[in-house]
Amino acid sequence: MAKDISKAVIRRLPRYFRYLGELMEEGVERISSKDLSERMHVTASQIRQDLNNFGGFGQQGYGYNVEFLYEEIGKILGLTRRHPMIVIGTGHLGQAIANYVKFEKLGFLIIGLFDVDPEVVGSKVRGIPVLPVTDLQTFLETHEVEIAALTMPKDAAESVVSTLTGNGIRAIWNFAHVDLDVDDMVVENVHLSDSLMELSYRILQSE
Amino acid sequence: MAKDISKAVIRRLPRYFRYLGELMEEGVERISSKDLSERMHVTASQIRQDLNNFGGFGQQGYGYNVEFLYEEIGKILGLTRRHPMIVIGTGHLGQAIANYVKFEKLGFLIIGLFDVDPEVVGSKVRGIPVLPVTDLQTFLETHEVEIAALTMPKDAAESVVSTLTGNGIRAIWNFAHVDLDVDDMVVENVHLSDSLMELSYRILQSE
DNA sequence: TAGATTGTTAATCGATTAACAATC
DNA sequence: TAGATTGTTAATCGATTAACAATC
Repeated sequence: MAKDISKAVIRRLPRYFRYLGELMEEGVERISSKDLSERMHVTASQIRQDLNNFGGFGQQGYGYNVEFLYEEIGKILGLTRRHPMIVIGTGHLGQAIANYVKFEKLGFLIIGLFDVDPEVVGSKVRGIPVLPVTDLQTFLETHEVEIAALTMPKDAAESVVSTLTGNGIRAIWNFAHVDLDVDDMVVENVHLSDSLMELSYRILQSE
Repeated sequence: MAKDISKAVIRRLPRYFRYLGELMEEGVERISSKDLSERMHVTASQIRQDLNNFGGFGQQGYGYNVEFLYEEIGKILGLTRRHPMIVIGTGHLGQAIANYVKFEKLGFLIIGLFDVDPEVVGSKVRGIPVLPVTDLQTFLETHEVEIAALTMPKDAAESVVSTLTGNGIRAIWNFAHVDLDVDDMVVENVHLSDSLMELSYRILQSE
């Protein structure tokens, strides 16, 4: 499969998904690309262009059925299946992720938590016991894990990556302050400080 | 001021800053756009093009002085000055931000923490007492705050925005699951779930 | 049917890459 | 000086917007 859809389009899909979800909550049944474009502050043309990468979801003269489009985008994003996930590093950020109910609704299920600190090992977050990272290898051999979220300092992150490779993990959601790049693995680097620096730049510009 | 630098360029600046910081730690004194491009997995051309938006920081036949370039990019990003910041919502994510020492090094100083929950009000995070959101207005009148980080549910976020406007706040770093859009304010929306959905899409593609 | 709105092609705009003269 | 590498212009590539025929 996989015609090459541009990265820009993919980055917009979750946003469409979110707005459609809101429309559903509001009980809106159908929407035209024009009305949606006004809500989202993008052009109607872009919306139609984006969606048509994946198929003709609309109907001339009618627009798009909100629920149908929501479901379709969900499918495209892979939200119809389970995504077993572990979190390595149970500091505040790790716990924030583990506690995020919204992720669970989207199919991302936390099935394991790991930490190096013997102080926190043994405690529980949302009923899930925190295991020592030394148990990681065994855990991966006995559980199917798709995504590993890394929420620890960069040096620790780099060393844990080798344990993750070759153990069935498909993707790394990396919050450590390095750009991880691992063969045969999908890596999404989230750099909160980058986002803060961009904010800072924009403040300077706005003066 | 402000010639229009494209958003794509700005998004790359923090990354350059990070790599230059690493080079400094490694004791590297100078680097050519070619060598840097290999480290960063971008083209040398792009690096030179990006930097020349802001000035000629390099030298023909020599390359770029790492420390000089690091400082210059820091200046461009506004990291040479203090950015007093408050965090509204002291759940795990709020605490993660409040505890992030790296932000402090970049000039982002947490000077206030707020929460609605009477249970946590009065407790301290890194020595900073958590105040009730009802004190927010008064706090803003008596303290100079540049950035407000919002780490609470979206409904609460939308209602707190009105308190923020007109009280000197320059920017909102928004983690709530809405795209906030406030007049005369710089807003950076960080949607962790969007990032996770993109990851999910890419897993599907990689099959 | 007439009106609305899509899907899609064509035109424009912007960003990335290539190339090379300038120069340290 | 010769070699290296920048700054910058020109060429290419990709993404966004405009336009409109197709069609519900």
